[in-house]
Amino acid sequence: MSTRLPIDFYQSTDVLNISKALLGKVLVSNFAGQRCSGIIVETEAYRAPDDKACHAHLNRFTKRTSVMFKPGGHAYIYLCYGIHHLFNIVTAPEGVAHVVLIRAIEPLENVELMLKRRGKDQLRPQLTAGPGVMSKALGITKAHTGTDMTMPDSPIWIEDHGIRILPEQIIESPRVGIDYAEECALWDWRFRIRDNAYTSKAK
DNA sequence: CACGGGATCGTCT
DNA sequence: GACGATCCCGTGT
Repeated sequence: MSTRLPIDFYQSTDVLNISKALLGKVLVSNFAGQRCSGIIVETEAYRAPDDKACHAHLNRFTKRTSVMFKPGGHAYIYLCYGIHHLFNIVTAPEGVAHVVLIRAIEPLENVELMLKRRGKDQLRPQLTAGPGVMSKALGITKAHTGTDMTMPDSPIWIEDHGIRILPEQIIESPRVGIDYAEECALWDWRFRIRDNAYTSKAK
């Protein structure tokens, strides 16, 4: 049994709680009838307006960040370092720019397709452990930013397969690669499933 | 295994 | 014109 997450799931203004609730959920992409998926094992929270690491810090509104202000359930995807497409889930009601970066999945369905997209021939954690490579494995690019994942025909969405992650299974630590965010860089807003081989190795 | 650095380009100043 | 919410490969141990 699997169920696409309802729109209500995404409307909470507690983005830390949603970040933890997304662990164990299943991220699915289906482009041109090619479905593949993985279990979310690592997330990070970004929260406007107070979080200096958030692109919408102080509610900065630009063409790029405008997607972050959409209602919860949209996809925010942007290009990082000119190479990597990073996939985020917009949360909270319209006008509140809270997002969850999905940093890693444990491959579930159609591993063959993900291997092909990554140019690999063996299933190893580095296939999907890390936000850039995860998007590449799923075929997600910044062209998909703004996708409403609560629409029945969207090419990207999230399902509940009944996997339950207990609080004691969640490791909370500082976020990765945001040294410029000063005191916000110390916040434990990165969430990982303990002992899962498919979380990213970033320090 | 740790590290150092290059790739590569959209976004905002 | 500067700089990333990263990744991979090469080098040395």
